[in-house]
Amino acid sequence: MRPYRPQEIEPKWQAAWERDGLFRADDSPEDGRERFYKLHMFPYPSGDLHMGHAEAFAISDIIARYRWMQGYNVLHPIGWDAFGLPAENAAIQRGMHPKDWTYGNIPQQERSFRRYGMSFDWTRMLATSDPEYYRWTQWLFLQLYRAGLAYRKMAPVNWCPKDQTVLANEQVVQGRCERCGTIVVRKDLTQWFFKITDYADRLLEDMRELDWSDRVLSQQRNWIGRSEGAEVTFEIAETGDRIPVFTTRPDTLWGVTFFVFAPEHPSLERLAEAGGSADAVKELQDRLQRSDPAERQAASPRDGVALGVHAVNPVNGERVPCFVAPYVLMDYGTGAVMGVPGHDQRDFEFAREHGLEVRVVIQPPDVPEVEPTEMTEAYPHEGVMVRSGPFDGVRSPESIAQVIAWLEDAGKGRAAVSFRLRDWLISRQRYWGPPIPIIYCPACGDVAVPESELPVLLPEDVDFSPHGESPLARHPGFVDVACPSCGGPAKRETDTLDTFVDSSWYFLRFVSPRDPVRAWEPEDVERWLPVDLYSGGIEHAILHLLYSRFVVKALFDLGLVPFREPFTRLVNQGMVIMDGGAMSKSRGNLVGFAEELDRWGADVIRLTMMFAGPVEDDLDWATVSPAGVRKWLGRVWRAVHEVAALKETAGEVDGSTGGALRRVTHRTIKVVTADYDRNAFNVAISKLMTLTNEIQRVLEGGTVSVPEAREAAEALVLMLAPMAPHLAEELWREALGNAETLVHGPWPAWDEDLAREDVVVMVVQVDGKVRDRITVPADLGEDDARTRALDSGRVRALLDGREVVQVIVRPPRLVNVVTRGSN
RNA sequence: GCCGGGAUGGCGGAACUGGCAGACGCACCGGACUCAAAAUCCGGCGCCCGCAAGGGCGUGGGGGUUCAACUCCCCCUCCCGGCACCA
Repeated sequence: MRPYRPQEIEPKWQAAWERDGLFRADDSPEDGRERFYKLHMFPYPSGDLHMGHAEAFAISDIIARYRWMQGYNVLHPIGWDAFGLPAENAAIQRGMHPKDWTYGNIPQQERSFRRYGMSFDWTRMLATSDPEYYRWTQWLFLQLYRAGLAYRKMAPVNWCPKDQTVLANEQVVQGRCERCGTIVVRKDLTQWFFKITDYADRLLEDMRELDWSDRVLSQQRNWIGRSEGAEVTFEIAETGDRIPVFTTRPDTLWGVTFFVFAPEHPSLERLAEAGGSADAVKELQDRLQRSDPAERQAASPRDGVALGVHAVNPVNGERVPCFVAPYVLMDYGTGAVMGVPGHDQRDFEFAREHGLEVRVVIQPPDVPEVEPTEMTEAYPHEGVMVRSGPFDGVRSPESIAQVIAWLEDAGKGRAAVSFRLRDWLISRQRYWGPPIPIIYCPACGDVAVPESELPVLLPEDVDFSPHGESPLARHPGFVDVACPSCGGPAKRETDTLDTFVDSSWYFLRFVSPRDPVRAWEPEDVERWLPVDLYSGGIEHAILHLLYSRFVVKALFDLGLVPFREPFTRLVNQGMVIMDGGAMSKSRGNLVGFAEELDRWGADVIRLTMMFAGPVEDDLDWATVSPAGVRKWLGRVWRAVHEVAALKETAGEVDGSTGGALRRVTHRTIKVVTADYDRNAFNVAISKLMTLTNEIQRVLEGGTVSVPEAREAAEALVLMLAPMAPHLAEELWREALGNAETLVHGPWPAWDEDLAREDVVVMVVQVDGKVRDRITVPADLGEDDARTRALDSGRVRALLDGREVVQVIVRPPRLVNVVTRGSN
């Protein structure tokens, strides 16, 4: 028997599959197979694959291959998230042009994927930096622009001083740039936005139909941050300004003792003027201007300045003093809040700091009346409304709805919903991205580039080193253009689009990647989408996944796609770590994918990754054992060859195993199929190991039923195929002698009767403790079960001197004899 | 603080819908083969008592429901992830 040598068989089958085009998705409408769209988040072409890719893409490939074997017409495409800062920065570091860097890396990474046995439809490969792709990214922008979903405004935005560009809120993590970790600063700039906030409610609502993990769903829910409450308008007594506030606790309106504005509030200047506090307010604003958001919060938490004007509480006509304080944020709610120190901790602290009255209007249940001067903290919970005019005695939470109804009747306020989600900032002051297809004409204003003139090509001869303004602005040949509308001299927009715009629609382009006249074929989109199973890293829980959901909803509203959600089912693989922490050059624990691949081969790496644990858990490479997997595959190799050899010598067909192996085989097919369906590959592998053990045991037993052994070996090979495709194909074709590839199946079927066990071990308990085990037929009746359990010698001994109260019989697995002791 | 998830042998992890806890593997221990080692094969392996047969305990902690709880309910601890002066 030949030894198992992955290095020999893997390239052989990779070449054969490629030659026969086995992984090409079939677009033809006549193809009667059910379709399956398996997509993995496309990678950034960094030059090579690492161990994280090895796990993630193993998952994707296993699922795709499993569906092929089940007879599906599978779309499993690959492309490159090629535009964006990482590529641009990497290129600058190496003194290269981003284009050369990117397109130099792609073939190398492609080779690694092929060596790993990936079943991609390579004919559909695309890169977001291809003009044939970003033409349609620009087209998408224009669709949203026309629909009023892309707009430009001056706003305080996040600026990364290192990357020299603005960032979306989603790209700022704890005040730092998500990419480079630099602390971001606030700047007032005119920028392009997508109006994702219009979709906040639907993004929340439609999550119900998604088969995604709670983890991702809760992250999106938190990010959108919906809260219900009321908007109530206060009038400024001295000036007549009407200032709305948002509150989730309208039931505390009678407890308002002051009113606070955010330092950036637009009405502030005028009010300060009226109140004679202009200098003090200006000083506060200047001080804040010089500090970053983190300092601002830490410095003096209950900082604030009185404005000298008063707000009138609409519910009782009381005049309360107005303040400006940094704890009120301009970008949430209305930028002003009512101060209810009795029932909001921040307001409480502010009131104590500034000597303001604390009023209790919600009485906690089951405690004596609260004395405001003795309070050490606010009471933010539910209770009974007191000192609240018409509402005295009303309990929360019902009180909130009642107060809102009352406010609406009286014209003093209305029910309102507030979101944390902000619009998506999509313009970037960097080079390596799709130019935004807008032209500024002094006569006509903002003009969309006509679709017939797309793509707006990204010029290559650009000084793209980051200067804080768009590199394209320094390229006169790019900037100066004739207005498409009036023909007069005009200027192009010089910002480029955020990388996340590129990736928010690529799953659509994969269905018609070469279509020269439209972004996608409607019929193909209808046939393939939405994506049946999407896989990728949890780091995109909000960013890419939220953006893609928004884009699809917008396209749905425009009648451009017939579905509302892009990704029906989502699986997020865990990270690959080393010795309990991240792999990194600085920790000196970097495991090279290429080296591991050379050493073990693709099949062993794939299986090792999958056997380590559930796909969504982190995987510590230091604790796994490719050697263990390699050993098992060696046993599979030998066992299958030995079974195949039986056929040649033949003659020893008998029923010596009594069909036991058949039963094991069919039971294994049944459970392993279920394991594949729920992506429980670690469990599937353990069952296949057990099947291998059973086959070996039968072989060592001397007498073997050849058809039985062969059926077991074939099933084993087929079920192993998605995970270890090269080994499986080699055994299928060369050892078992099949003429056709197993890539397109068939996935083994099981016989339900055989999958059912015929004899089982029945547990006999006395008072819930296992006292005996009896082998019984699986179709054992209730009476038989009871009789045999009570006949058991061990049980009878234990029952001596005890009264049997009850016998629970659950044939054929368990009998529990319940007793009452008399001894 | 709020939201979501979790805690099972030395380790990774199994366990359907409440019915034998610890499948499968790693590590470890013992044995076979070998001059020796590697490879391979066989056996053992939750904890405690016991020569053994056997018994007791055991799924983060405490309570509860049930004939029966890793699984369901209540309370608590700790860990992971998200949000967080969000009004």
